[in-house]
Amino acid sequence: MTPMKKNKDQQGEPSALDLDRQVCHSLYSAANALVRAYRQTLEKLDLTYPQYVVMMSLWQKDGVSISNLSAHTRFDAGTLTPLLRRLQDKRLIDVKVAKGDERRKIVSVSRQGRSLKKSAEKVPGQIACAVDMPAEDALKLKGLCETLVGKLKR
Amino acid sequence: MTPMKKNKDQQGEPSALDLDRQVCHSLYSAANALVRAYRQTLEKLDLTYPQYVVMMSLWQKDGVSISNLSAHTRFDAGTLTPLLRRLQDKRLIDVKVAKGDERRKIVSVSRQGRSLKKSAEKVPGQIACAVDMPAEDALKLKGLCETLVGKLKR
DNA sequence: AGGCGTCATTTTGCACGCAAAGTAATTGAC
DNA sequence: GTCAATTACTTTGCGTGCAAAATGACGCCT
Repeated sequence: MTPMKKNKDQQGEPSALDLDRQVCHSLYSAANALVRAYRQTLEKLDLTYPQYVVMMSLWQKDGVSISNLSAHTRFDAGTLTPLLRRLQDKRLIDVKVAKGDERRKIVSVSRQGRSLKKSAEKVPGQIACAVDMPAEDALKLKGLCETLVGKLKR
Repeated sequence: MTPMKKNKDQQGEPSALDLDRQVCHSLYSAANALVRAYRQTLEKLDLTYPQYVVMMSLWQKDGVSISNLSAHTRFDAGTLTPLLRRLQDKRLIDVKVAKGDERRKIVSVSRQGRSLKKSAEKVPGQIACAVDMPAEDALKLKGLCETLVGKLKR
């Protein structure tokens, strides 16, 4: 019955445009899911995920310019400017004009920012726990992502 | 000389908070880099990456409700509402209230939306070319991302 | 010294991403 | 049948992410 029905909801022939076979969509979804997972953990620290990334970068090495920070975090300058303003409003960082080159600004962790690090130490463990991925897979994933970032360098 | 110098730019002992060993940061960077790569390709179609994802979902199966679309694309409803309005403004989709349940809306691809599909067929190839990743790695990456999404289901 | 190109950062404008609150229609309990 | 809970979607508010334009400082060339 219903011979030659024009199958409107096709799902007909598989296409390169099928969402379910797109690596990019998986990657995009995973990144969003991850940020969502961080949100719960980080709200105790009153940080967003990008702010947390910037703080990690500064905890590792501070007294850096915005362009240094941009290179290390891979956030562009136009993203960093307002983000740093918010971290400054929270008294987590200090920003001062570099002596010798007034274009440059030097960002460093404040006293409060340094004390926040202690609470932040627990974050990676909590996320690792929520994600629950074998170390080997995590490394593989990281490697593939880094390769991808490398290929897509602007 | 400079004995016992308080090493201010430490990089001292490695920490779990070091940016460079965080899988999440790599994933986040990769997703952003991908969207950036898509931007150039997609601007010819006057689509953003999320809009392209929605169109792919609809090309695959249309006549769906917003919550169906939300499940398939993994975008939340609050993201979809304005996004669909923009696709509607571009005359790529039609949205109508479902008969029998006036809360629900049914989204389908318009004539123009269907004709756009032909141009979009070229997109996956162009991205694949820019990314230049062996199929095996791509599959592995997709698998790991899907696992992660699964673990982090809300 | 004056001027011009370059560099670091900021601003602007637009589109998400998402939690939370709001609205309207439907269902379910009684 | 009525009314409260639920469901589907919209709205609001805030923080990115980024291209492009604007701003201000530096540095070199002559």
